[in-house]
Amino acid sequence: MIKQPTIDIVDVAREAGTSISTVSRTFNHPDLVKPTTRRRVEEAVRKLGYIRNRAAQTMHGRRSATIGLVVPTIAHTIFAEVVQAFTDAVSAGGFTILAASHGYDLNQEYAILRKFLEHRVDGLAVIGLEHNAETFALFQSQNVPAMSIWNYSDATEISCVGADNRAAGALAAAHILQLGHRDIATVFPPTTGNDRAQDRLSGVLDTLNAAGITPWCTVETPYSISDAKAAVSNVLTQPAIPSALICGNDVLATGALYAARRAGLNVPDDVSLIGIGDFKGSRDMEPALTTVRLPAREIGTLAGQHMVQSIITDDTTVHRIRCDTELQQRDTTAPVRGGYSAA
Amino acid sequence: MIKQPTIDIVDVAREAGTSISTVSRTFNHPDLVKPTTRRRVEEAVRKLGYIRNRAAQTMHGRRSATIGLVVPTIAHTIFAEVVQAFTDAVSAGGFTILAASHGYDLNQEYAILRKFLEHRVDGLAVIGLEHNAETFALFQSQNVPAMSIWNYSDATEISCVGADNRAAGALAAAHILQLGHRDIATVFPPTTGNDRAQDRLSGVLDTLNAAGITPWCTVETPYSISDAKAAVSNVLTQPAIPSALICGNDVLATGALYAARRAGLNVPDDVSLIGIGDFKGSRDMEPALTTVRLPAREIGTLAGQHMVQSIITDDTTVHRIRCDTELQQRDTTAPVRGGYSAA
DNA sequence: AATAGATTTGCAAATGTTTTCATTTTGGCG
DNA sequence: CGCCAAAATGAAAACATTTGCAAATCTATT
Repeated sequence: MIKQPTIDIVDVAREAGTSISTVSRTFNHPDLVKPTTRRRVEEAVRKLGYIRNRAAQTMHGRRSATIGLVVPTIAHTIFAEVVQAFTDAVSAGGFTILAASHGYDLNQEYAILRKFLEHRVDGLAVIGLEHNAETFALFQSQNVPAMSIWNYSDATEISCVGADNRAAGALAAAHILQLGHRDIATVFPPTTGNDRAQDRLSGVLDTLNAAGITPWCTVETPYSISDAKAAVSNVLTQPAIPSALICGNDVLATGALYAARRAGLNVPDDVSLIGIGDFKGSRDMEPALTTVRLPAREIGTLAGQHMVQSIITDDTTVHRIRCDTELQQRDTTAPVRGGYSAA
Repeated sequence: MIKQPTIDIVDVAREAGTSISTVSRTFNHPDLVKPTTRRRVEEAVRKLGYIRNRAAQTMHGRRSATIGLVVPTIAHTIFAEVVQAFTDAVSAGGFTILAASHGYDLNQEYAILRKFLEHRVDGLAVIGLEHNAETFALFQSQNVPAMSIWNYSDATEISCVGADNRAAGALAAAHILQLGHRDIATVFPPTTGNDRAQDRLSGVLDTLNAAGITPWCTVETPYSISDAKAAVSNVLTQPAIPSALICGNDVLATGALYAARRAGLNVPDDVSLIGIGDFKGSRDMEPALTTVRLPAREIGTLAGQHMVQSIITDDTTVHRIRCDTELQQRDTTAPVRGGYSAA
């Protein structure tokens, strides 16, 4: 094959000895064209290596078969999983995703969404519920289904598919309380522009408060194993330490686990540890991490399917799908030493 | 704002009291239009909430500002990192990526690339060097820069940016040999349709062979912590075990580490362990994982920059960029017990 | 005030499709 | 063989832009 000025439908029509209408029909309504002509067209397509031009189709009012997806970052396991599941689900429906990440900068997110709209995507998906006012205005002003993935709330402006992070935080805290712990530290990422973390934290704090407990201390650390390890090390090398650590997610919990090991502490005997997320691999850690499961794959898949559905039925009403969180009790939590279990 | 039949350039022109040519020029050659008119147009755009239609622009021969990227899977840390870096690099150049994954099915990959081409992407990027004949034919027949990411080879049909996986494997094996190990097992994923793994493995095997050594055994396991843990457990619970494990990547090495711990073995005293990849977190494990670093971020960034460059200079010549691999000696390898070190 | 030259602007063609509607072809049946 | 309905095809308009070219409008100079 030789590089050529791109082949268009006119070339195909000429080669097949027919009109462009017939060629177009061969693609879009094959049953309307006579089998023999159809074969002639297909032959010409093959011979010329013709590839249809979606841009032209889109311009004509057809769908672009494209969905825009913005995430804070792709490089974190948990988003990678959601993205993967979402992608798989929408591509099963014939859609392709336009992907971008905003690095937790909500203005950047808005800019990306606008760019997606220039490409005339058929749908828009974002992570979480916290967005710029401009972003929400954009969603309202466009005829395109918009959806928030990952968080559930019953009061969202746009459709959402996700887990209730507040409930997840509450679940984690309840578990720790139930094991008799009272000296409890929280390990969380900064919560600004990150409503997931914020919801989880307030779920934890509310539950603790309800039991009349204020945290031993609150560790704030960037979202990375090494940062968490360093931050938690500071706490665990003090003369007095908490008996349990509630971590904002499994990555932080992993860092905390390493910090404990480094400090010569046994988990869970010396200190209990719970994460949130149940990332791939958390189950396989040594010791296996107790955590609150957020069903990333399920959320991504459901979101994708729902998005496709909204697009093909042209349905822009708001739907909210809540996915269940669930305590995965494994080997990093134990009853407090010398304490009691409420159970 | 109320949902409306989409606003187009004609509406803007009417609102601004000018012709559509002038509106178009305001976007594309702002210096050619009188400042006062320009302001009038911009005002109209704002008021109407007009969003340009890339599809129409693309149809007109403009670039789509879109790059297609296919990866085997997004859900693995290492690809997630490459994707992230690549995305960042191209979006700095104003491009957006169309992303999809093929789940290690090369026919699927071909289908996706075709779909991307229908969208008239300005560039095409794939992972690895192993692709269908049809895929290569497609690359040749299109006027679009194509690039392979992740692997380096000096004999590629298309441009590539990546690391020399064979060299990485050799580096790992050499390190293990140098520590005096002779009873060496390999732990690798299936190599069919996965030239990365294949290259690494043959780098390992060649180096071992050159030293007159055949592997103690070769473990083949799917690419996941739990599978690797299970597979390696089988080996380490035998009466006689190898003194070192060379793992195809860090995920497998992590699984192997857990298996060792589960088997009551101390790493590195009882068994040495080396990975390939240096994934995020490998440095922070306990014990810190010795591994061969493949610079994922660097590769992704370089690839993205190079892609943008090729597109805007309309340069379709083949370029090959090799990124260095490097041994990261940490705490999971040690001289063989009762053995000698060549060093 | 007239005019050359420069700056702005608008017209209309072109881009690659889909689709409506009208026209032509085909096939069945008396 | 001729007719009619059904099936297949083609012409042309429409989609939302960009751009070459020509026309119109300014600016400055004499």
